[in-house]
Parts: sequence; structure tokens; C-alpha cells
Amino acid sequence: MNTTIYKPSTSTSPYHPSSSLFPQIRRCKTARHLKQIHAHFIKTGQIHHPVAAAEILKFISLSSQRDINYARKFFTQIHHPNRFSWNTIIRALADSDDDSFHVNSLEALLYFSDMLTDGLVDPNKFTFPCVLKACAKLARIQEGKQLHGFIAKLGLVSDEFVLSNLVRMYVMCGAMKDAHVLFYTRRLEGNVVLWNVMIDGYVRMGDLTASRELFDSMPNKSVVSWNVMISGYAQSGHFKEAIEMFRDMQVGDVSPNYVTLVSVLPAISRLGALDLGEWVHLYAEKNEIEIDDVLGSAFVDMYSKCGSIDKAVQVFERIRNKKNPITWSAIIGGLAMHGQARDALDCFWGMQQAGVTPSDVVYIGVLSACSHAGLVEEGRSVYYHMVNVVGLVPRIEHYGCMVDLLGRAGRLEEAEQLILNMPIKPDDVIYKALIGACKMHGNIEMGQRIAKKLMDWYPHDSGSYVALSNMFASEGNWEGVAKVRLKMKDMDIRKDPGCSWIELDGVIHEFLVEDDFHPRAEGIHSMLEEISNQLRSVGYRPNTTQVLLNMDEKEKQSALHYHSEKIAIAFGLISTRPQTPLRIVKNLRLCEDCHSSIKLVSKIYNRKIIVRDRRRFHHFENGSCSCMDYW
DNA sequence: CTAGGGTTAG
Repeated sequence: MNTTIYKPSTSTSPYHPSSSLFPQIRRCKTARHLKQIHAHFIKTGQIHHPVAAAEILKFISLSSQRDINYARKFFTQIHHPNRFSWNTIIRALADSDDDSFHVNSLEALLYFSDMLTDGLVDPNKFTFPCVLKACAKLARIQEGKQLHGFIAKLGLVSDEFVLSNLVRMYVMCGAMKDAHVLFYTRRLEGNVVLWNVMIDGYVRMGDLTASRELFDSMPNKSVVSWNVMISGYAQSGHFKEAIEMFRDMQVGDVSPNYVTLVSVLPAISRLGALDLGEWVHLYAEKNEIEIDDVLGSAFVDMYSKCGSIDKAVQVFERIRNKKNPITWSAIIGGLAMHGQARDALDCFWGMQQAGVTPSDVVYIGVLSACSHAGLVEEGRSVYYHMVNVVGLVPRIEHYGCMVDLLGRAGRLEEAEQLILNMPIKPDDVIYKALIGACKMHGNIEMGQRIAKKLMDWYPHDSGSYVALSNMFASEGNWEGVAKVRLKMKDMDIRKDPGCSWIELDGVIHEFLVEDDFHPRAEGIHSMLEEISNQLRSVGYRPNTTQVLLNMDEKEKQSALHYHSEKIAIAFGLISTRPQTPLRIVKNLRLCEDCHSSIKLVSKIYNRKIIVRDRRRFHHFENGSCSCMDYW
């Protein structure tokens, strides 16, 4: 047995960690095995060899079995850490991505300062990327600028890893100007990462024009460049642009990867572009991209939001091993949107049997499922469970669900009491839920009282005016309607324009109210006429109570006639084979007239019509709707 | 050793 005790190295070690010196550490696979080696090295004294210590530290800090606390302890046992060990511990702390990343990043900076104080080894080009990363995470620009000076003195600014992390540090501190100066003075055209960091920087600043310009002018685009643009567009609500980018990248020779799919799926979900979503699913399977919990959650959400709840459940069931709270929220939220409250409740209990504690988002899903289905008692006990069993503090969204749950079920006083007693300041959403319930149950007094309050608090939000007007209209108070309309005109407040769209062969066709810009406008127009005649022949009478404008009855009927969802349906009917289901997405909620006429259209034309409105899905089939008219 | 990601009341 080798019993030599190695002397600590002075200043810089002549040794570099290499597989030839301690191959057993490099070959080590498990944490258990590593501990055995560690113990053995202590016994033999080899632990004092700086390279041995560095190798062990590397395994503890950076392997898949990493254990940051063990690494901290181990580091304090190293008598004279070499540069590799310093770099390793700093990197381990700066890389940590869990809840304590803030503390860890601070600690990384402290280790760096210890390294300088220690004075035995100097930082090098491997040290700075990690220290800069810590600064970036903490958004500490002062320390970052000091590092910049230090790096310049050592002549390391031109190192591509140092430079891109320096630029990234400025980006994460919101200092795009400094980032820009570095980027342009360096002109490392070949460094794709540097470009990507800059593009990401503009995305983070919300300046998509600037990031797009940079993207368009970059000489070589990597898959990450595309991913940054796609997720940038998707996260800022530019869903169409995100999808356009996704298509464009395939014209070039860059293949989408796992992150691309995760980035583009939310955009597909929001637009309800089922064909494209299915294409992405096939792409993942063909290219053997693993559908793990993260990508799986994105697919579950996509299928739910595109109206295919069955496929959502299928994907969900195939994510066998590692379902996390987000995966469960996605499926529960999906079932809720489709009105499958019982299934959502089953899932809620199922996840707990699977040993996953529900997150607050899961409760939002379950509670909204209960309110859409009128399951008051179930909703109450879920709420009780959240507060008293799991111990979560209800957020405004949970109160919103409870107000909606009670309100829809006609327990208006209880709902109002809940608002008055809740410990958070109620927002407009909560009041609108209650107003909706008042209208539904004909409590005009309470509804008006709250709508007026709302108009005082949010004088520029069209929602409260529309709610009040609808309420007057539902009791036939046309004078009231006219007054609200006048006030809106005075204050220059406009109702959000209604907008619906339908995807055909991967192309999204969008229609606004009274839209006649579509290439097939004529065909659509005559189809609308035909539908209207068919409806009349089965005794249908338009329900004009929700028409906001002060028009005569005939004009009102014609306004209804051109609601965007009706135009989209007419277009769908003339553009698809008989019996093809139609999937429509609408930006607002369905009005009552559209709801009842679509029911009839589904019967007359023998079509399944699946409409996603602002809140949920309506599956129309053979004259009735899955929401059972409770929505 | 550098860049990119999933769920959320009406």
C-alpha cells in the first residue's frame, strides 16, 4: 500500500488533473463508490495530493451525483487548494440552479475573493466565466465592472468564454449599452454564443425589433439563436411570429431540438393550432426527442388548449415516471377547461396517491373545474384541503375561483361576503365574476351596485361598462344601455373587438367582427345567409339582449349575424368535407346568441363544432353543448 | 468552462 504523504503544493501546482494520475476517480460512477475512494485516500494520505483532492472535488461538485454540501465540507478540508479546486468550487456554486441559487451565487463571489486573498494561485480564463455567471444571477453590476477591469488587466477579454460571460453579465444586469459596446468593439463574428447572448439580451429588455435585427444580420445561426427568437416571441404574446420563426428555421438547415419544441408549443397552444401541434408531436417521435415531464407538460397543455383533451390524457399517461406538479396542473387545468370536472377531481386525488403534493396552481385548476360544473360542495372541500391539510395560503386566483363557484351556484350573498372578508385586496376580475353571477341569477340590484363601484375604480376598463350594459339589457332597460353607451363614448372607451380564428391545413385564418377581407369573403357571405335562413326555418329567434350598441332591432340582428365566430364557422363549413369537426378559437367569451345558434348549426349541418372561448371549451354536437349551458 | 424550456381564477 502506498503510504507516501504528499506535501502541499506551493504557489501554482505543477500538476494538472489528469486521468493518468488518479484514474480510479475518473472511472467512479456512484456517490457510494466515491466515498469509498475518499476514505481510502484519507487512510493512505493521498488526499493531500492537490490533484487527488481536485479530482474528488470535481466529482462531488459537478457530476450527476453532485452534492453541494458535501463539496463545501470537502473544500474546507483541502489544505492548499490548487487553481483547479478553486475553479471547481466556484463553478459548482455559480451553476446551482435550485431554490438557493441566490445564496450559492453570493457564496461563489465570496470564494473568489478568498481565492484572491489566499494569494497562492491566480484566477485564469476558467475562473472568470463562473464568477461572472454568479454576478449575472445576482444582477450585481458593480462587482461585474470590477471583474471587467481585472479581466482587462490580465488580457483575457478576448477569450471567447470570458467575453460571452462578460456580455451576459451586462445583459442580466439590464446594462444593454455596456453589452452592446463590448459586442461591437470585439467584433467576434464567428462567436455564435456572443450573438445569442446579445439577442437574448434584447428579448429580455422586451425589444424584439432590436433582437430580430441582430438575428437577421448574424452570419451563422445556431439552433439556440432560433430558440431564443421563438421563445422570445412566444413569451411576449407574439404567437404568430413564434410559429413563423419555427417554420423559417426548417427552411434553413437547422433542425429543431428539444428546447425548440418546448419553446414553440405554448404559442401553438395559445393559437389552438392543432395540426401544427400534431406535426410537432410526430417530429418528436421521429427524431427520438424524449418526451419527459417538461416537454410532456407542454404537449398536454397544447392538446388541451387545441381542443383534443383525449390526446392530452394519452400523452399524460405516457409520461410514466416523473410527473411533477406542473404536469399535473396541465392535465387538471385541461380537464377543467373541457368541463370534465369529475375527471379533474379524480386526477387531483390521484396525484396525491402518486405522492405528489398539489401546488397552488393545481388548486386553481381543480377549483375552476368545480365552478364550471357547479360542484359547490366538492369545491369547498378542495379549498378546505388546500388551506388546512396542505397549508397553502390562498392567492387572489383561489378567491376568484371561490367567488365564481358560489356566484354561479346562485349563492350571491355568500360570494359577496367572501369578497368583503378576504385578506387580499379584491381585483377587477373578482368583481367581474360576481357581476356575471348577478346577471345569470337576475340580481340586478347587486350587479349594478358592483358594476358602478368597478367603473369608479377602473374608469378606463371597458369590461365594467360592458357588464353593466349587459345587465341593463337583460332586464330590457334600454335607456340604461343607452346611458352606458353614451358614457363610453364620452370617455372614449371601446369594447375589445371580437376575433375568431380557425386552422385549416396548418394555416390560421383570422376573422374580426364584420370581417370581409378574406379572399373567400363572397363565399362566406352567402354561407352566412344560408345559415341564417336555415336557423329561421327551425324557428330560431336571434337573442339581441347582449348587443351593446343602440340600434334598431334589425340592425342588432345583423350585428349578431357577423360575430366573428359565426364568420369563422361559415368559412369552416365551406372549406372542409362534410362531417369534419370544426375547431374555432375566440378571443372573448361566446355571447348567448352565438351559443344557442351554434348548437343548432351543429345539428343542421351534422358537425362537431369545438369552440375555445376566452375561458373554456364548448363542444357542440347534435344540437347541444358540453357545458350544459352552465358557463 | 459560454447560449435556449413546461402549468396559473373570469
